[in-house]
Amino acid sequence: MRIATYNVNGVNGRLPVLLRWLEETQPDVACLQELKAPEEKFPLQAINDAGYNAIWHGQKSWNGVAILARGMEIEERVRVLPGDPEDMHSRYIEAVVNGIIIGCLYLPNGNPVDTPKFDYKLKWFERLTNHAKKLLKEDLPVILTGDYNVMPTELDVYKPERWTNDALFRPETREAFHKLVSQGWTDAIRKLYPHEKIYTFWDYFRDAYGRDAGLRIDHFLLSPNIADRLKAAGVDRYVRGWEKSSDHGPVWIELKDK
DNA sequence: ATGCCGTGGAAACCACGA
Repeated sequence: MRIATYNVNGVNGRLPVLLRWLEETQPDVACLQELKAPEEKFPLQAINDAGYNAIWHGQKSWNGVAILARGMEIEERVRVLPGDPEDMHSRYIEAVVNGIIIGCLYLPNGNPVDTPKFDYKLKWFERLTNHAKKLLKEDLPVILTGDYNVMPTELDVYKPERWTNDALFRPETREAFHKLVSQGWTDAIRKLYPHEKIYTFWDYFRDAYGRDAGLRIDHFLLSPNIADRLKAAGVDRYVRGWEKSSDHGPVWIELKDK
């Protein structure tokens, strides 16, 4: 079973790229972030025609998350991260697919630091951590995946010294990620490739993709009761080189059948 | 390197992203 995550940076503007990627790689489940489309502008027909069911939580202009599944039912659990009724951003959606709880998330960017945006990021991280702790008590296995907007270690940044004061790399942010993972989650890419430079994002500027000036910010966290089913993981980085690509590349894991 | 590009939405510029 292949599960993928892809920050599409605009689901409608990205539709040809998204459909080509789905067709070529055939993930069983695909979690999408940054739909940048209101609820009613989600391209459901095109996605259905590609063979996928979908649930999504859209929002005008920004954010937006979706879970797609090929030939499988998607049983929605929640579409808002618990813990703050005031938070109107569509950044989290969770469902059961094929006996696995899948949480699809788009963690706030948080820049610039020393503004409410950074506080919002850390608070959101705390809410995610609280929710994750509850999920670990479920009988079903859990996968928390998406755009975490954090480079966990220096290995995950092309030039760490340039990012020390960035919201994606600040000590508070990395500590928050570490605290979450320490509950017992497995960072799938790092489990299989502990020492390799692997990126999931390349800026549109300055030919970042051509120079491989990237970041690893899209992650898969696996609960202990599914971690031993991890067979393979990787980044479809060639997709980043396509015309009209997102600035993120799709990330995927392959699970053994039970 | 403090947004150089890209997206969406509103209004021919702005917010936001990482």
